[in-house]
Amino acid sequence: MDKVYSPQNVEAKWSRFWIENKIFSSHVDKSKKPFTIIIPPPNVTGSLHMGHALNNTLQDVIIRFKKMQGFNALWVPGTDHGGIATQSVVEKLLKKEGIKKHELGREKFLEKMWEWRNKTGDTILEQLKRLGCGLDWDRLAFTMDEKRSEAVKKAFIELFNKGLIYRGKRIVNWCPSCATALADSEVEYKEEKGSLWYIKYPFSDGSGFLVVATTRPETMLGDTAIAVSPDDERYKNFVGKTIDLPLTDRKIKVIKDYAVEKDFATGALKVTPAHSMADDAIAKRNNLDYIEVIDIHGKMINVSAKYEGLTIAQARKVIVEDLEEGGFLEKVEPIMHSVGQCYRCQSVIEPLMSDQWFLNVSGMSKKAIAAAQKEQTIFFPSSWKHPYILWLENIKDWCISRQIWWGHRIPIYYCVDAQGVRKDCPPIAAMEKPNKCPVCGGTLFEQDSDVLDTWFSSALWPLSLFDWGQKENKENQQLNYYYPTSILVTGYEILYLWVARMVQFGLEFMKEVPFKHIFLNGIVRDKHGKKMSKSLGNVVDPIEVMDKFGTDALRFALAQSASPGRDMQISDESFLAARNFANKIWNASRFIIMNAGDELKNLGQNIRPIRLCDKWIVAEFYQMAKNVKGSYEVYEIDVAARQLYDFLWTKFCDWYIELSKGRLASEDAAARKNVLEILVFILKETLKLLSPIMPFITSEIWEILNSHNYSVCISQTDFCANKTPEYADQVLFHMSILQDIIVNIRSLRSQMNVSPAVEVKAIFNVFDKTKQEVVKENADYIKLLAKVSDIQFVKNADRQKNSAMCVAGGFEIFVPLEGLIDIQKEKERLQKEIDFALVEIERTKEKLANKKFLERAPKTEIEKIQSRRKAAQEKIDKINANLAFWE
RNA sequence: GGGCGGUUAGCUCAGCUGGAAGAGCAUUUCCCUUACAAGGAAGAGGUCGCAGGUUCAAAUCCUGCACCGCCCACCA
Repeated sequence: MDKVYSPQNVEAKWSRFWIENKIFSSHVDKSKKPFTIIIPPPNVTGSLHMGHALNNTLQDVIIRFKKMQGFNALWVPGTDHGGIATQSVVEKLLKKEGIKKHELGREKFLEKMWEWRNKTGDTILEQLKRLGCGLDWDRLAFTMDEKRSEAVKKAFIELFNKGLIYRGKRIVNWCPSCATALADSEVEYKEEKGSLWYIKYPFSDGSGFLVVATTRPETMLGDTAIAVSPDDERYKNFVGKTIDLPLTDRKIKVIKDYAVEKDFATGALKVTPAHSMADDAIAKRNNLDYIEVIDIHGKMINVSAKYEGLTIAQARKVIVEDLEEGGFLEKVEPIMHSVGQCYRCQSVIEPLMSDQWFLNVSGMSKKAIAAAQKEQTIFFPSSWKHPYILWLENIKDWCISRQIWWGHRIPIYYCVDAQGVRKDCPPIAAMEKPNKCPVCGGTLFEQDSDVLDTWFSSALWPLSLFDWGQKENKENQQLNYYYPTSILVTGYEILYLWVARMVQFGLEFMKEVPFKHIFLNGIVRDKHGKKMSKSLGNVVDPIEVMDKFGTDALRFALAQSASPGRDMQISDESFLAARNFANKIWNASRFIIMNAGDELKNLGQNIRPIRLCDKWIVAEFYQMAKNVKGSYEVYEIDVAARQLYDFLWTKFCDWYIELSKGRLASEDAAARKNVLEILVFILKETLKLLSPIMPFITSEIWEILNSHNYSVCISQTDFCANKTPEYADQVLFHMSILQDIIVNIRSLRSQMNVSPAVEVKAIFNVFDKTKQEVVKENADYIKLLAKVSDIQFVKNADRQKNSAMCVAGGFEIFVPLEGLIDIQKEKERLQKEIDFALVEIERTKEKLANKKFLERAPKTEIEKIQSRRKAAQEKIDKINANLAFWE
């Protein structure tokens, strides 16, 4: 084995091993309980970023843990076609070649899309393999493959036939750059600098004017009312009056509506129902007209010739000039306001009227709320339940159509005449182009040109992955066995966009939630707490981290800081620490393997803990195993990671391996074998517990330990979780005495500048027989770890001028240091010890003097304080006696 | 405006079903002791954001406040 662990040499081998041997494939097996996870499908345009690395590491840890527990574990891989995002990537590429989408035409363009997706769409899958993900690759799915597409069509048709999908002209969020509608949740709001124009709107009767403030003066041409707050005294008398809308020949009325904030600007709001979500709501409440003045190309329409056809920016300029000229402009103020942007391309969103397909979600959301309230879906952490329900309560109908080409084309067919003109027959929802119109008998049809929102197919993911729609649900074995899945692991940023919709569709089509648990992981931030983004240039590439530190280090670092639902800051230091941990494990294993030699493969089966430290490490191990397993069970992977780190490094390496060296070097073959058994046993069992987080290094070591080609993650185990031995408490206590002695002697040596090479003598002044027995039996530990050559037990030790002393483990310990001791320094050191003890005395004294404490605190607590007090006092007395001796 | 988090050692964070302040990194001293210098040993470093309250006892529970952050919402 190499002195340093080199991940490069082992990682490729193991990910190949897992895939080639189909270690993580799963089949319907009714004799075993399934544990199922569906991957949040990454976009085909994507390459692995830290968020993916975190999210998939967590899923992998869970799936590996469950598999080892004996579940029929299945983690299904797949990718998402990614609608607008993907189309715009390819569009840009074609543009570089001088090819324009519209010149190509729909079919040719889609050919190019598929070409590109087949060529580069699997990059991220290869990266997931490198991350070690235990996915069942035979089930690899794509949201636009045949099965998934059929499921989408089938779902659409079912919803359409139930009357839940309808077409309507509504105000939608329009992205002028992508030239498509967006759902509300696809709009991101950003604070931006803008201007607030104050415009005078004159009353028709010439009795003056009302001033309104707007950030979008060009929309005034579409105003159909002025709204004021119902409890605004200033405007009370104006409600109902008529206004001459400037720059037009239209008249509008002053109305009242509660949405108006009377303290903002002038407290009077111009209402443009066709171009503002807020105004749309007001218009609905007040039956206002909708006048569209901006079309989907961002050009002015339905306006006087002067403005017709201008772009929004041009119109704004001209209109502001005209208002100024007409004396309608009162003033302009700078303002910070939030502006809606396209979540994909960051263009400013234009709310406007457009014909779209909508899904009525009121029924579905009610069912989803009920499911969450009945805890059919449980959130990890639970704090997300409330916002989730709140969101569902306020949900509006979902605009599911998009005016792009890449995606699932809406399976709606219109009956047309020979010239291709649509007839009045109602549209037909069907899997394929119908043969005959049931109304007019016509045979010519035209399919709706829109495609579905990407999230529509994503919402079906838990169903479509198990071939929903291919046959009757009752006959679908895959679906019946694996659905509902066990846990969904995803980032909280797509809780509404994706998770809530999967729940709604699951309840709608299966009458059952799609997953029992929802684990929401946080966002990975850089070391300054900033979100990683390309524009900030603070992106840490997980591939680079794997190259530099190893995949296990990446996984461990992420797992360790992945507190459920909480963001995390991560940097090279975390990866470095994790890499060092991997190396520590490697070297501890190397030490054990080297010492075991040829016997290795027979070791670790029958442990017989004889010595105190054996029993101690066994007790510590079982305790840790129980805790780690418990943490995995509730998805507290960060806690599990820290427990393993602490046990392996601090307990196993720093204490047990160090203590084992005595017996390993001895001539006593039986003692040697005995300690090796325990070393190998603990190592192997700890590797099992660690393998879900660090599968590569644990597999590699496991292979050497077992001298055959089996991966640790195959081994089924109960993780030794219920084996805490009876002797645990006593052993822990006795060991703590020895540790206290060793640490104190070491400290004394270090502070007296005694060279590590020099062995010293230790004289124990005995006060307690039992403790003396413990030390006697384990004197070799002290000799080994504190570099002590000789131990003596005495009563009322003769104090010596040349001895340093300490009080530890209930003893007064003298260390003769002739020629090495600096009495002055030793006095200072002892004085410091006294000072510490004095603080302790103060604290305990206060408590014990408190009558109420003595009355009300539990007995054990009082005893604890009393014994602490006693120990502190003894320490002081002993040290003082020694100091007095020196005087 | 509503909701949710955070504030603990120089940095990143644990601890929060209440009973002596923890880890990693950084830092100081000593050590290349044949598992590991990507290491070991010892040390220094914190009135746990502020103010109240509950309690014998509060980093931990409650109430305010301050600052930071996130999500949702129809402030033009």
